[in-house]
Amino acid sequence: MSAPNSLGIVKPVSATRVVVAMSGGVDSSVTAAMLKREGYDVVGITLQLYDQGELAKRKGACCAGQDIYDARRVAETLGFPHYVLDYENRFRDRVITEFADSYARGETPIPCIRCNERVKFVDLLASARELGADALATGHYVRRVDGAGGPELHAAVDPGRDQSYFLFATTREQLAFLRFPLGGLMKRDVRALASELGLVVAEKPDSQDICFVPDGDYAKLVARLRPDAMKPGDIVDAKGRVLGRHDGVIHFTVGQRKGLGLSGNEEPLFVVRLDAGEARVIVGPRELLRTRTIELKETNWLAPMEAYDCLVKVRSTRAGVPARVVPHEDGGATIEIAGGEEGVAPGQACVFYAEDGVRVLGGGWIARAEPIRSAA
RNA sequence: UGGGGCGUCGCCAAGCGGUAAGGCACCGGAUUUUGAUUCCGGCAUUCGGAGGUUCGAAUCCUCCCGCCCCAG
Repeated sequence: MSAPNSLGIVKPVSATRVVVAMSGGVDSSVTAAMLKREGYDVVGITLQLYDQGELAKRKGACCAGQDIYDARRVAETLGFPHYVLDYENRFRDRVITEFADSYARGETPIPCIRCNERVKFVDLLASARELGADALATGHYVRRVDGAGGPELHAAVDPGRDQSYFLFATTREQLAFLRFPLGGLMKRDVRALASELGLVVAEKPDSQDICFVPDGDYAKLVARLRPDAMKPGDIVDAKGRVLGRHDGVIHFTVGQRKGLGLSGNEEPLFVVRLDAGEARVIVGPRELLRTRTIELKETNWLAPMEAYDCLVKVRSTRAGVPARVVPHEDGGATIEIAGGEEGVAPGQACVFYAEDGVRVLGGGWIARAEPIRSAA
């Protein structure tokens, strides 16, 4: 009968219900405002993910007391219903606990991806469906493109804001229901739009740190949950020589330079590897950081699961590098980076992009990395 | 207590009569919806101490202090 609306749904705009995940920040507020202005049946939902209590003072963090309040004000101003769902328990069980465990294992976790993977795009998405929504929209800077083989995930138009790295674990089924209205906009335009629409959060600073870590001191949180992970130990070089001491591997990540306190060297030293069992931090010059082979686990595919010559990113803010990706039966994958890559840390994500650097083919969690030169 | 060497920023280290390089570390800022990286900026009015020579010394001289090495 009629053509799809702007969200690709064959329904009149006014009859299309869209749940918007509202963090209380600028991006998700503008997302909601844009859809509301277009005439969609918008319902805002904000997740309460952790105890606001003493954390509420935190500036620029998502979903604390102030943020929930901000989201509510935006919804009131724009005139659509807004609900706050208590997800504290599942957020703790599925995100915070693993965050601490991961650090205790000597890894460097990315809780934001786990939150998307296990909370927002699972429970929140289900809640949206229960509310009779036709789609769940978020303020992420990524693009969802309808391709021949189904919905595809593409990097945002604003290269400085692209968040596709953080959404690699999104399944195609989830993607079919998700919408990202900001993916085609520049951040500055979103800010301008926020002012234009008179949103109270127009000038709110962007969030940067881990939302549930009140003061950026994540080690303190890990220490409380996993006190055994705070074991002091030696800082050693590739040959096992003791160069210094540290107060817990959780303070370090592969590729880290600052905070080692090792002086008197011609070249700076970087963390090359973490040995949580022995409480050792292995350091070396930059060349020891170079990695060629990476083993992934828990891969997610947004394109046919097969071998690719593509680009991979091992850090959210690093450019993709040419690599060969070979999937395994068990859900893992092996990445061969011809030119090598630095600072590949277990616990971080490795995301594959098509050769154009735009389409996300899939990704996985870094389990192991083989240095080009042996580190110990 | 014979001989030799050395003491310059927290660490390493240039300098060798003309008015304190650099690296590492550290600190501050920018960047970053993880943690890092990266980038920018800061970091010895002073050269173990006290005298002296000189227009002028970290650089020369004297003495003292402290290390190190060789020989005893």
